[in-house]
Amino acid sequence: MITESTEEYLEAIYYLYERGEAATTTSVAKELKVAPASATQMLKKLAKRGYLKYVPYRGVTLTPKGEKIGKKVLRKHRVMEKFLSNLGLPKSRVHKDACELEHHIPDDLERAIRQRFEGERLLPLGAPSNVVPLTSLLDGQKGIVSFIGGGRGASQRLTDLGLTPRTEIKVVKSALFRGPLMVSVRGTTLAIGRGIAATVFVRVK
Amino acid sequence: MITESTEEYLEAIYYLYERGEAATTTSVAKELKVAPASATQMLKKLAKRGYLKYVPYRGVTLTPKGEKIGKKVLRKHRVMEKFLSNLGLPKSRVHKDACELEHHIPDDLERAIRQRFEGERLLPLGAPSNVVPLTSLLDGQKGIVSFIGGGRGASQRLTDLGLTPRTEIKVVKSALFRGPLMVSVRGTTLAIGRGIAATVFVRVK
DNA sequence: CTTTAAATTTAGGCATGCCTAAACTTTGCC
DNA sequence: GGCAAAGTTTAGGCATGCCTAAATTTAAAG
Repeated sequence: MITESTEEYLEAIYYLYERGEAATTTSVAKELKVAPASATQMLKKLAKRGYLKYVPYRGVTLTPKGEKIGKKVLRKHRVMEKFLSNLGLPKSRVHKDACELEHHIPDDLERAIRQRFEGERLLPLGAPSNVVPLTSLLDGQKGIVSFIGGGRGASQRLTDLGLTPRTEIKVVKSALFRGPLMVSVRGTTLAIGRGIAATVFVRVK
Repeated sequence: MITESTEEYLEAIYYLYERGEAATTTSVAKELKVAPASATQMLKKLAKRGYLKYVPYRGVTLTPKGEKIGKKVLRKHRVMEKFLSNLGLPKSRVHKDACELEHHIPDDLERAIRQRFEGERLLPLGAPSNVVPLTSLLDGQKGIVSFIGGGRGASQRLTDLGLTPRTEIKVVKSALFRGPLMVSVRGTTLAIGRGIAATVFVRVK
């Protein structure tokens, strides 16, 4: 059985990897708020179990087996963050609570939640269910701009960028819940802040 | 900090208590699928921390402090079971998954889930989101009757009791998923069966 | 009573994963 | 190259909570 701690380490390492940072003993320890000595110990154990390659004094690299887990846990974390904020829980606790829940949500529950809650909050009552906020799209997914939910200022800016109804838009890279989205519209690639992107509703599928 | 194990023990003891069974070392151990020796050790520890009274060879009794926790965890368990089956997860896993989740769901998330999912099936599409089934209210919470979702028979009975739209209603005591609710309407206190109460929709907040 | 079976507790161990302090590598600068 | 600072590992400990085996207490039957 995979322990919570194991998941925590693999997630942290994957997260560093995703951001292009080196996974050294110290960086992992810092990420997990743990003493470096503890990380060394744990990394050695994880290496012995085939989750990563560990070179003393040099840091670690995930094996496919370890990466798969790290990725999954990180995804659960993000889904739970979204779920929690959709339900209106205090922003200040969303991240911390998700950190805990990510280890206790079975795969299919995560899936069910994702389907059910993504973007639901901002979706005006009565909108067809295949209309979702831009922020809900996964990397590479395409959609047709349906409408802009934000106020006048946001609308104006988006129109300037060419994001008008019936335009096809494709998400190039989305960090899921943090940082701006890279999208491609009419052949150009743009970066859009998450706050604004959440007000853009697109029709998918 | 309260450990997961502590919660597990208090919940099990409260569960035995709820069913009128004696909380002996063995019965607790059996409930938790743990060796009796392990239970002895743990019960002694919990007693030292003020969660229960432990009399060697005689079993345990929860203190108010311990009972409060046991009750809460058991309630979370039940809410999670409901949540999981509402989302369509396999029946065979609902109980086991809830056993784990119950320890990781913060109080307000539990409440949010309860409001959102209780009786959801019965909520007509398009109803404003602050309209919930009477069964979703917590003890002491008030609401305004919005409409009756049940058939003619139920409607008639409720009207007879004075539960008509725009009436203010207050839940005096609700056992959450079992047994009737005590409600107070127009100054009188009534008991309503859960089946019927689920058809009464009230506006809250 | 007394004897025996069942329940319970004590004793000694184990796995996890964290910590601090001390030893050891690596790196970067002169 | 040599040396100090930074990074890393080793060593020795601790808390939790589980286990088995052996003692002890209680209860039930004669």
